[in-house]
Amino acid sequence: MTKRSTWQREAVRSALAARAGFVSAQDLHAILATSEQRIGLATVYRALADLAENGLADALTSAAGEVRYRACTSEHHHHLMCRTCGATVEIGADAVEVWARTIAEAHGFDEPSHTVDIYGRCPSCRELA
Amino acid sequence: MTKRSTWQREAVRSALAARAGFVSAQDLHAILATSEQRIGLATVYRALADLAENGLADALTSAAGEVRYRACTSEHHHHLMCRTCGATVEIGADAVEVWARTIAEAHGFDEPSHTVDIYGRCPSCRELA
DNA sequence: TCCGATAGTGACAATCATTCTCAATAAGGC
DNA sequence: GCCTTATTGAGAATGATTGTCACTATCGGA
Repeated sequence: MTKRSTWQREAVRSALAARAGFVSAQDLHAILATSEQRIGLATVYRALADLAENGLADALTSAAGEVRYRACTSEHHHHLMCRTCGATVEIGADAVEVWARTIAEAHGFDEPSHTVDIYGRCPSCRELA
Repeated sequence: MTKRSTWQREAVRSALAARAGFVSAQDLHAILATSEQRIGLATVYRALADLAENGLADALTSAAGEVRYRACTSEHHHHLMCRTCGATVEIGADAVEVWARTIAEAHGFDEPSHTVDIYGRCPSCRELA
């Protein structure tokens, strides 16, 4: 019943934390395979789903249709992400939180939640262009 | 080279416009099949991708991993959507547009774009609960 | 420290939305 | 009406993700 801790989960957690941007499960599996960690693909998926469920990772679906993850704080926040390299900055947005709640209420909607993400080209990628 | 107009594309366009919320390609295909329109699944996908490309439809990925579409105006806008039934309201958000641009610039990011969506439970679904 | 119940793992099969293939069809200019 | 070629459709192919199930390893208790 209790959750057990294994080196596999720890490996996924730290490999994820070592990256600045979003990574797919497949990517992480490949990365871990390279670094002599023999770990099953299914296990990587399970570990990531677990982290996301516990608020330790953010998940988003890329344009290519794959889900990508990123280590994050468990507080509510949003992202400013580079379209080119995937580098991500966490941003707070109190004003937007209030705005979203207001809009929802104005239309009679209950239990509002929201997604707010900003995309752009980061300073490094601008130089390379 | 020129784009030809076929009844299939028109059927997809109007079937999409007839719905208030987001629909998946599979759903639309099923709907069209019911209404005596014999149309290929691949064609539905192609027509939807086409509409989305021309700004006549919005696309978003559901939690289940399927892409869903909705007819929309080609102006920039955001969505307030019911988590339960999928009913959607288009909303403008000038204040947020400015905010997003400001945040991006503050971090040295270029060419900012953004996604802003609000989810909740619409009045009708609240009654049924 | 040893043990047993059982959560966790991994290899591979299964699923499912979406895309590709390619021969057959039909739109539109002439 | 004719010809070129964009478009269609049926089914195969793809590819990410999830399910299956026998095997393994964690951890609380003896």
